Amino acid sequence: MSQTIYNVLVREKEVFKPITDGHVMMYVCGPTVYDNSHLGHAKTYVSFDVVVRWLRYSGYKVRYVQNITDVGHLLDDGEDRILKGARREKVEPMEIVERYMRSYFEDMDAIGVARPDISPRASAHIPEQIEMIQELIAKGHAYEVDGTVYYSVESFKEYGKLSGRRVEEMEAGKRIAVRDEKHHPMDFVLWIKAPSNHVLQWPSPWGRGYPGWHIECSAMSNKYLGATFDIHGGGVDNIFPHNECEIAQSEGAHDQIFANNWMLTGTLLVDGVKMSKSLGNFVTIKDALKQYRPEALRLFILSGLYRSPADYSAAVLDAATKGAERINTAARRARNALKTAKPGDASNNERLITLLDQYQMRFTSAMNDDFNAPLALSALFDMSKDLNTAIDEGTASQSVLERATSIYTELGGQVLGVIQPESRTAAGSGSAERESALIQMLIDMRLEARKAKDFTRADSIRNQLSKIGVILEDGPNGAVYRISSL
RNA sequence: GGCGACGUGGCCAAGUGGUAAGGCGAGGGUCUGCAAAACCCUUAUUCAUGGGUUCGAUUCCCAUCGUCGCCUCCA
Repeated sequence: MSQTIYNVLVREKEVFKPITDGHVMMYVCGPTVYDNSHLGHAKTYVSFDVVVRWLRYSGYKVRYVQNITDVGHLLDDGEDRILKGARREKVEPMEIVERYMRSYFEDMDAIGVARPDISPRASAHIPEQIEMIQELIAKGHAYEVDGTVYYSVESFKEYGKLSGRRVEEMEAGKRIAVRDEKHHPMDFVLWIKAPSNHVLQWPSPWGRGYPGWHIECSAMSNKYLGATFDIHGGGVDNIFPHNECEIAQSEGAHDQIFANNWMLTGTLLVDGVKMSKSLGNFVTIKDALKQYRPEALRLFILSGLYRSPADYSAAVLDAATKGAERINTAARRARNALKTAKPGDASNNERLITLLDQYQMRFTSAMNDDFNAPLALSALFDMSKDLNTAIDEGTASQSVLERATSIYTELGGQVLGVIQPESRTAAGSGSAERESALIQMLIDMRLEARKAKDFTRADSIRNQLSKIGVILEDGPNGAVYRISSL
């Protein structure tokens, strides 16, 4: 079975063929670290996290590069985002960078996003950027005017191929006055001459200055992935101008295809409009985690296609919370049942194993088809239904439960990250073992009370445990417990 | 105005040229001392609207209406 990917460059699904068999070289545009990350970032990075995890699960060796933008990203008024943050918090610009870069990784760790293999910072790659700008000048793609270097969009005939725009159709300068030193209104900046009081500046062949926003991605992807690599990802909202400019820079400098596949994620909306810093309608990941568990956030993100937009609302997050509970409950039941499972009846085993095979295949073909996570999830939900029935009926044998548990762990946990690992709920350390033993003691006490028909006492134990987050569930083989969501 | 994407049940959301996955919610039931969890049944003759192609379209084409993103910083 082969992997397909929707390639924005051609606007259709293509069979994925990496440049080097078995290896995937992948670059995703990372955040500008000047403030806390919000759920819009979560949507994009969870989506690519699952792409990487699935490719690795499929046997590919993936090199995943995601930049950290810590310089050069200008606001409308020409001020650097980092500098603005520094002024706001009255600290050094690089303190802002450190603070929010750590915050970003904290958030990504918290929602189970695996770290990129390389997280290159723009400020640490100034020489590479200067070198690339020099190449562009040498090839006639860029020109300098008084210490500032511009890319000449007319020199690159394919400018606009990703976003479907034509230079001549665009009305540049409609909103922002065009600087008349540009040869063409659409020309964009590669290197910016720094005013003497500008805090972030470096020496260059054109005097002191700092790099434009787009050039970092071209320079750093080239350094770590090569002139041509397999997958370039990001949010669609950056398709123009950012991604388009990256292509112009890289292909202009190297005369070869930049990225073979472009994967762009759909925008996260709130009440129908984009969640963004500037609109102020954002929910930070830290705030979201106060209300929802990581598995619920991931399930919300993965219940739609990565390239579709999604609308954030409490109703949708609540639904995702319930869904995450359902699937985690089923996985936990399977694990618990496995502890006391018997070999079981052969013909029934065969039937159930065949079913599990089919669910695994459904999951696999869904993910192979452009990473269709919502469809893949449906296989896990359907599997849970069959498995729950088998467990209720007592027909789930040891081999069936082993197989089911490994599917939950690998596909639900390792690939999608919506099923939490056992260690979070079970004993793993000395104190956890002690806690577990104590809870078991209370469960035994309650069982005795129930046997004696002392339901007041039995319910009291259950209620008190519930208050400290331990939920009891009675079953035919006695009670099991779980730690509640919040 | 230009470019791109999209309009599927109460909400979210897959999907296919031959009559609609899944999640949440709602109603009924089974189980249970009561809960919880779980399971069963019910909940879109219908996929924005109007045309066209076709034996047949929600799925292909055209038009209309509507929504969103980008064109200016944003994942």
